Amino acid sequence: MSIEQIIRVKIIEAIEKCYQQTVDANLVQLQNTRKEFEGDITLVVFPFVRMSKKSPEQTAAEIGDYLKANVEEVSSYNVVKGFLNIVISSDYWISVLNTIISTANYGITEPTDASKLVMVEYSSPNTNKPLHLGHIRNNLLGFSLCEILKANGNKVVKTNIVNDRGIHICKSMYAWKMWGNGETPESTGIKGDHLVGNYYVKFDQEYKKEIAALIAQGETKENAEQNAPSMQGARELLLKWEAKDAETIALWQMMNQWVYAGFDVTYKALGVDFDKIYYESETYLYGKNEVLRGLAEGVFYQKEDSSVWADLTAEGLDQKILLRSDGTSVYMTQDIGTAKERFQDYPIDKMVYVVGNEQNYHFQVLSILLDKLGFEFGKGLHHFSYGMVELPQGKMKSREGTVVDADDLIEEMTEVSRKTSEELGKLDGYTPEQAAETYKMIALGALKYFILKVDPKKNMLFNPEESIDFNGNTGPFIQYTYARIRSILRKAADRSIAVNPDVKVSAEPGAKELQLIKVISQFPTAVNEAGEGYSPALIANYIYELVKEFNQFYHESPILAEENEEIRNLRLVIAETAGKTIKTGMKLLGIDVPERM
RNA sequence: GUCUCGGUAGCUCAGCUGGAUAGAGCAACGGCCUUCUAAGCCGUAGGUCUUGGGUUCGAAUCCCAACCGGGAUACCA
Repeated sequence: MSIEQIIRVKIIEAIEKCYQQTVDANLVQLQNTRKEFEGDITLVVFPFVRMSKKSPEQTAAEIGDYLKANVEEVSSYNVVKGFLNIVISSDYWISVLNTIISTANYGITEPTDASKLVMVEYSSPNTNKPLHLGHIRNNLLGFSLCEILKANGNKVVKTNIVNDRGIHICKSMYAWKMWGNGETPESTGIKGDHLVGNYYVKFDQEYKKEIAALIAQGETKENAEQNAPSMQGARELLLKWEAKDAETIALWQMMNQWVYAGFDVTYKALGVDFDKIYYESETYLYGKNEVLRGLAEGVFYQKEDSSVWADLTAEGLDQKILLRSDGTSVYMTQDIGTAKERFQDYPIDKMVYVVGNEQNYHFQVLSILLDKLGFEFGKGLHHFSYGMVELPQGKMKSREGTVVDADDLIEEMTEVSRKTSEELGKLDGYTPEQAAETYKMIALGALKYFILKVDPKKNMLFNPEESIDFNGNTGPFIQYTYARIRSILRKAADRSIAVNPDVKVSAEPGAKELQLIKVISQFPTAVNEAGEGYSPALIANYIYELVKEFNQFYHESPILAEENEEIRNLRLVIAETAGKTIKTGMKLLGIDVPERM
């Protein structure tokens, strides 16, 4: 039981004893005491003055007296207006510190066989172009969310649905056949996903030229778009693909393999991975059966043109198409099939989709449709919806060339990281390989933290020129603090100053030490809240608060030069605990921390 | 039109189950490297929390309305 829980229970008890009133636990508003006042936990007493029929100050004093007399951990209290500031004894904080330092995996709950199984879908790329900044936000949020869910004691299956079929990939295939001259990633040295992406762009360019030419010949815009040779070629490939034409399938497989190889490199650089990958080419037909079953059971209805629809007006929504008039599947149909497939493959307790907020409506409808089809899991789907990444000039548009490519971005940031590190000359003792690894760690730390620290549901602005900084509230700042803590501990070891976790800390901590211990002790709460709120940003904000606190401490309080052995030991233990917390927290964000930088 | 999400310092963002004087970073200005790493620390300046009502001891936070912006909205994914 945390100290806050103990206090809460005792306050309820106090009010029962003093005023003979029963209070609901959520009326007890506890908060961390503001720094300018003395105390650790503050109770807002206004809700209780009605019960005491006394002034706020008097009520606070009475509750305070009761707590001091009946709660071992409460050493004193003070009252400011209607706020009861409760002082927790330093013995208690020391015991917390001793517990943390001697617990192997504090705050982290390891999953067991009885744990809930959460499946998280994230990434979900198309195979016609490389990953860009929008995918980066998705991947980072998805991966971090999985880590947080695991830390909260869930079993997690990370999954990715690859949109590997459809007209988009046929466009790239057509362009490669027409203008590719047999180019491969090997022959050109171009990363596979970029090569395929180049042909997608090539297609668009040629297509536009053809349309312009046709319009110049007097065709209408609509006709031109329909009849342009390249579009016809792409459609023909799609038909051949669906007819399982051997040559087309072979080309499709070859080009998709290029893309997968390219994606793997990017995923690896980002440090994300998956336990199970679904391919739309393998699942896209399943949903159709479900829709037809729903039609047969009268859940859905059919129009004269033989398209199939769901009527969602009872739910306050519109009509939703599920099968086109030609009988082919739409996006929704596929997602129904994929969901069913997944729940057959795994004993899923909770399904989470990490998908952008432009699809909020889609997932609202998906949930209802699955429920209508009789799947119990339908209502429990969770759409982890996140906002878009915008550039200073507005939305990213691939056709206008305003996308920020994931690989380019990582490379540029690594370069900036290298330059900065070299100027500062802090890795001089490292081998080139060790140094390169650290540059990359710092670059990725900057990128990941920058994206993860903002509230997922909000749109965010990304300015490639200015946004990514290495100073201030950034990943590198946190990494830097960690590296310094490690440095302190190394030097302590060199000087044979023992940091023995088994030796219990006994010194009387000062205000600064207490402040740090308090922040550190709140780590499990932060992990828990981040899991409930599905928000890596909560973790990021917590770590930043801790790191900032530690830096101030570090500047004011000598550790190695401290004469008093007990205080030195206390501070070393605090440093070690802070480092441990930072590293564990950063792991939840998927960010590595270097031993030195 | 309807639904939905947002609007907090010049910029990027915290804070939102109602609580004390609204916080950080960047940018600007001024200090601090013979001490454990200056990717740091300290200080100055910067706010009608879009606007107007309401709820109450108390509102950036909850409710209503307006304005501005993003997104979705029957055969793209």
